[in-house]
Amino acid sequence: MAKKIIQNPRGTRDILPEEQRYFDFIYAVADAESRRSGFDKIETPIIEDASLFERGVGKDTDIVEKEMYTFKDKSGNVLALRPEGTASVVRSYIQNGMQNLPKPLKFFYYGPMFRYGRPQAGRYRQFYHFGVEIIGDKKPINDLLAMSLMWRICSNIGLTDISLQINSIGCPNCRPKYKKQLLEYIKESNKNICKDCQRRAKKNPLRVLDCKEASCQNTIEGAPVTLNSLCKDCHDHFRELLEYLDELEIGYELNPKLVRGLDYYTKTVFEIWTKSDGGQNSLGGGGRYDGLIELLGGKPTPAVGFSLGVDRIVDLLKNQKIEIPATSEKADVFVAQLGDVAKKKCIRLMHDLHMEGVGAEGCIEKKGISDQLKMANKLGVPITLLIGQKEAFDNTVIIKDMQSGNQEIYPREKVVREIKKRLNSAGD
RNA sequence: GUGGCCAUAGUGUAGCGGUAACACAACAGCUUGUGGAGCUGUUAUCACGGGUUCGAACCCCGUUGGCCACCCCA
Repeated sequence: MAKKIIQNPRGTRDILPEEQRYFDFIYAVADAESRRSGFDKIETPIIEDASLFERGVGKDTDIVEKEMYTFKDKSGNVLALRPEGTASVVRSYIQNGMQNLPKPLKFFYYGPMFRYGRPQAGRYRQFYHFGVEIIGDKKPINDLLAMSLMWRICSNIGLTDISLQINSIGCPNCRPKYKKQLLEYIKESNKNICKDCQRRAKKNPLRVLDCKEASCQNTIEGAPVTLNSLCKDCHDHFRELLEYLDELEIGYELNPKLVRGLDYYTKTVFEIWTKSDGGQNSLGGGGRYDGLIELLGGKPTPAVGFSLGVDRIVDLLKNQKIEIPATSEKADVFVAQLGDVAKKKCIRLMHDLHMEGVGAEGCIEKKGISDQLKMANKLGVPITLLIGQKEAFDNTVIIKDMQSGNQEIYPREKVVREIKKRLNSAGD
């Protein structure tokens, strides 16, 4: 016996069948909803050149500075486990010459992301994103498309008590002006701001706005707001977006304190929040990133996207005890046998059922018929087929209805068709 | 990276210095031609390492892991 049991790395976890149902369900809803809206699936590597994220997400962001899994491979390349998906999709867009495809391009993707941080509720080192990117069109209708898709996915999953938070943080034309205003304001009220915020003020002043400290909240109450210093372009863009949003009946909230932690966002930013307490309240977020593609070496191309934190949605579904549909693909029939000759006949019978698309299970190792029925019962199959020595000799099969307990003897060659008939009529 | 709480069969818990108990699950048997019930039995070097003690699941230190909050974000 091994003395030391190897366990999974901190912040990662095994998603066992019981929990997997939730992930599968969320992916299935999000996948279907996205395709229905004209999005295509794209998959990019989990590892990328580390500089992709340094340039794209921002070298000074916490994500890249402190939380990225960076390592050297055997030939000395500096690679990173992706901390998010957008930079990869943009890289792929540029690299594969998609600049020449008709715009806008609409992609979705899902899979694991990695950030090194202290794990806690709703926060893992390996976590799962479902993300969407719309590339190549600057018009606000695309912001709306992204938001409404995000909203639809969440509500189709069964989430209630959610709200869409939105803001505009301007563009390279108007943001510097705003930053200056904000810094001046902070300077005047410097005493009423927490330590962290004094540090933030230097690195990324916008982040002071979403500090949770009560003292800071008080100070921030009267702070200048990004919306008031938007340039004409940003202002018109945002107003048009709000007009569209009003057409939809989505409960959005204008949140002047909403700021995002990645450098590449411009203009529109948004998040989807749950109102239930406990754990993290942000289920996903996104925004427009008009400068990113150029920054990564492509032609200047506007884009907008979002991602959802799948783990957090799973947690929420569980906490709120929201029912999800049961997994549909499973065995409908159990095949039981008694005796060596019958065992071989059962192997063939199961194979024929499988070839005809019928889900079948059998436990030919078990000796007693009693044990096998016990197993069939646990599996919850509606029908059990039995072949004993007598049936093997007569070339017949017993069809047993598990609910009523009734059994009928059928000739072997008619069994598969009969089973298909029964399962189809039961399914309606 | 910082702080608080925690760690006992597969799961959920009891035991709070005198060498592990309960429920459910699982497995085996009663039962090689019939399941859902029942009964019987089996399943823990008390996370790991060290220390205090005649004696540690229990007290102390360390490690690892978990939860929660900060930070950060999804």
